Amino acid sequence: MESKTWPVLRSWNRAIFSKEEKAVQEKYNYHDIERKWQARWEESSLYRVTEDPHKKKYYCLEMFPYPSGNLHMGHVRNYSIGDVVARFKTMQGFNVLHPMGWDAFGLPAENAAIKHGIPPYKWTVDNIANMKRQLKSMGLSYDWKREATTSFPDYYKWTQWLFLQLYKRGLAYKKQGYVNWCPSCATVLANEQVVDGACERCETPVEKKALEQWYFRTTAYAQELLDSLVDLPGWPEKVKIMQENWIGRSEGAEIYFTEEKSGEKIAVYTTRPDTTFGVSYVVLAPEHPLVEKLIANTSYEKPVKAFVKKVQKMSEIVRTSAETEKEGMFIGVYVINPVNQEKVPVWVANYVLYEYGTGAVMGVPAHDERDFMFAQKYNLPIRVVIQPHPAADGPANELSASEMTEAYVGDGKMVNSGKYSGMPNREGGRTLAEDLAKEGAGQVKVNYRLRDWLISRQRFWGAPIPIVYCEKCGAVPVPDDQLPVLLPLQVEFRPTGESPLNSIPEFLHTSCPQCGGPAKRETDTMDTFVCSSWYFLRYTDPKNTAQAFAKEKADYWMNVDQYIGGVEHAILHLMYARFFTKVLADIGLVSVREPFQNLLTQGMVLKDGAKMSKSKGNVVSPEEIIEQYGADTARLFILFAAPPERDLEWSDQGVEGCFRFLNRVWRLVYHYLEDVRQQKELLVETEQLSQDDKAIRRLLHGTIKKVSEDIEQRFNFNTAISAIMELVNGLYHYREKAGQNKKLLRECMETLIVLLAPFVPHLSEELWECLHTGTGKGESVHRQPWPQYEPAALEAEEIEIVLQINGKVREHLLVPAGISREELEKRALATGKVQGALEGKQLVKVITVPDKLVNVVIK
RNA sequence: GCGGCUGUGGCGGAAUUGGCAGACGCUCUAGAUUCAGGUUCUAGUGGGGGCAACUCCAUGGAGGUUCAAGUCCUCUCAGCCGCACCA
Repeated sequence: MESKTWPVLRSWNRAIFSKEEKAVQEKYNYHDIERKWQARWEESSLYRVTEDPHKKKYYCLEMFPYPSGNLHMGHVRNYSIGDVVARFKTMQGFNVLHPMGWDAFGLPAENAAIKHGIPPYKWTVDNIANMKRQLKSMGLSYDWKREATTSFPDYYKWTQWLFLQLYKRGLAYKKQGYVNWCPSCATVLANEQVVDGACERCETPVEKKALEQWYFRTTAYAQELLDSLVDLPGWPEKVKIMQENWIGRSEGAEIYFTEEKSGEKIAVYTTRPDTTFGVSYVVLAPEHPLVEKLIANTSYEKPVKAFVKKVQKMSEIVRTSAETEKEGMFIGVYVINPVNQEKVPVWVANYVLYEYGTGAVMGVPAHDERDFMFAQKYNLPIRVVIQPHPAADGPANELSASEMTEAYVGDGKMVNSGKYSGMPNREGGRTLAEDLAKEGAGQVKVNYRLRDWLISRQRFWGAPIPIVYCEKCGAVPVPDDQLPVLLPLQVEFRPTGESPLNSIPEFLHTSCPQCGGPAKRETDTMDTFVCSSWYFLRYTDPKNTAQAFAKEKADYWMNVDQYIGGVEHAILHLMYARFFTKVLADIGLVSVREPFQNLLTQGMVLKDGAKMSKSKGNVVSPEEIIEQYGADTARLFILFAAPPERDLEWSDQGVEGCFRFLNRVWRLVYHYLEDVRQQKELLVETEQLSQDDKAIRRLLHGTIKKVSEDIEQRFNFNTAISAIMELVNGLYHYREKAGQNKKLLRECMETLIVLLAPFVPHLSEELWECLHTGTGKGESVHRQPWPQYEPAALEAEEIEIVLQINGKVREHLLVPAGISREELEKRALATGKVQGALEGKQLVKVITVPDKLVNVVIK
């Protein structure tokens, strides 16, 4: 740690701080104190930061909020945690970037416009103003000069510019596809935004629609997004597992089955090429284009079409549920299995997904649960091609198709599989896939569950996609010098389900940037997750009008050393931001390939065991709490009540307790104020200390050690705070002792206040000022170096040893520190307790742990 | 169904490396201060037994390893979260 050498500031505006002896109020008046310091910090630009090549940087970031208009307790928790980290790192001597901004595009602004006739931009800026006021009342150490707002043209200009960078590299493209449509939001949704077949925002069941939409090619980065998770040891395992599942990599093979009459090839994807000899049918997804083609002008055309229609009518929830009955229909054609030239029927069935793999699968009833059920229902043949390895002892449990009641999906020996028979299935499957590839009848294939990211939204309040459609030239990107494509400010909102941009001729009609002819603008806007995929980069250079951000600045600050936010973003935002960072790295705009080095996912704030919500009526308003107890109390409670990752149960009485503690601190410092003011120096030598003095100093330095470690290594603010409470309790007791050392008192008071500074910035700043009038050390407590503990001060002369007999605590021994194992054992055995217990018994063993415990085993 | 997390006093939680279970806070009880209430200060506050010294029981449950287990192993129960016809 470099705190000791860290130079005290240069630019502090000393005039702001009074040099006069300050009259201190006896009572802790949080209201005046908080207002006073918030104003002074702002006047003196205490929290401004700039790049400084001579200092080690630290980028502390909390997920920026959607400006709903009011801060809730989840925000308070998120930002309190981040503020402790930022302040602590600053005191440790790091150059700390701690910014804040607004994820300001999105549906609620449009809903407000429809409902109340307020223009979205107005609604948004008003909400921002209110939330900013609330944030400022919390006393957070943000550099507000770096504020970024995604819905402002100076920001979304660069969102559009980044879109075009992706477009130029083929990473943004338009395609026709079956997409998720939320009828209530009247827009399409990304896969990630569909939860249990419903819209994640409004819970309306999602419909499938065939539409032409814009996509980002996230699949091009699927493998890297998966691989580089191992480069993130500072991320919670849980989040990494969720991302891993979402990417859903699987290894297998594509195998081509040829239709006997037309020669049409059906590609199926399987992870089990070892079971290819067991295929008894092939199934196509209802949406598969070959279905229509193969049944054209046959007697099967009518019934199959009716079946397909019926399946497509099912809601997404019902259709993708594992419980839904598997249904299918033979479509009248046969294909040839390339491994054995067998003729197998082609079916269409509701359980095959068109979006995954090739949209077609081979049915192997003996070795796949779904295929087994399907085969039983429709009387399709079952053929065993894998025999389980016989158990070590018991009888051979040979499978036979007629006796099977469920599929065997385990490993084993290949049988009935031509030249592969006898091989272990894993190895045989690999060989078989390679052989098929050589013959042109298949290929080894890796598949991902991850799809490309659908980014177009049929909404108004988002960044317009900067594309123009020309009758002659087709889709043409808007040239950089014509950015941003501005959203019109005056818009009429009617709940028509169509983007209002379509009904604004001035927006819609434009000229082609290429040929100058008449052209129409793209009226879809971008998913708001696009805006939040790069905001952490904008913070490094927020005022840049020539670039999204200067590379040198991004390179100085990136990556984010500590990112803090809710676990609900484990997949969406965090995956998209990772994708963007990798793309930007490949373009050469940044040097890092991962945006967030360490991630902390905080738990929810609960009341009466449930998440706070209006419908449950258990919402506690941060504004009211701050009004009633002050921001310092609110922050302290929320940090003290639980460690950050866990859910936190709100308790009004717990808040009272924290308020009481701060009053206790206030009274303690007030009590000693005169003594401390008389004594301008800190303790240097320790020889003349009394036993009481030594004890309190040991407590003090033990607290420094504990608080430092709890913040730095574990983010366990709750135990850090409890250690400070113990110190305060100790100091109260010390007050009763006679003849206190005044230098020591100053050391205790100063250290106590500095330790409290990251948690309760206003109170500690006020007390620091009270303590330092006239000492020349009166600059902000938040510019003080973090204290170091003295190992020597921790050493006690006597140590309490636990004496156990047969593993049970029987006595405590007071012994000189550092005595030898032998001496300790000797003393333990000499005690009356042990001697008594030994009477008539035998000493079996003595376990001695120096400085800790002795366990005497007696029989 | 698969994967993950969490189970400790009346409550929130602590015990970081296998070494005194319950730190700290809330609640509650008593004493001091006070006309009184509140505030504040002091002491106590897991359960059972005992006048007491003391002692037994106790970390969702059942086993096990160990001188020693909240912590390690096996099985099991409950709650929460994520994924789920992904071939």
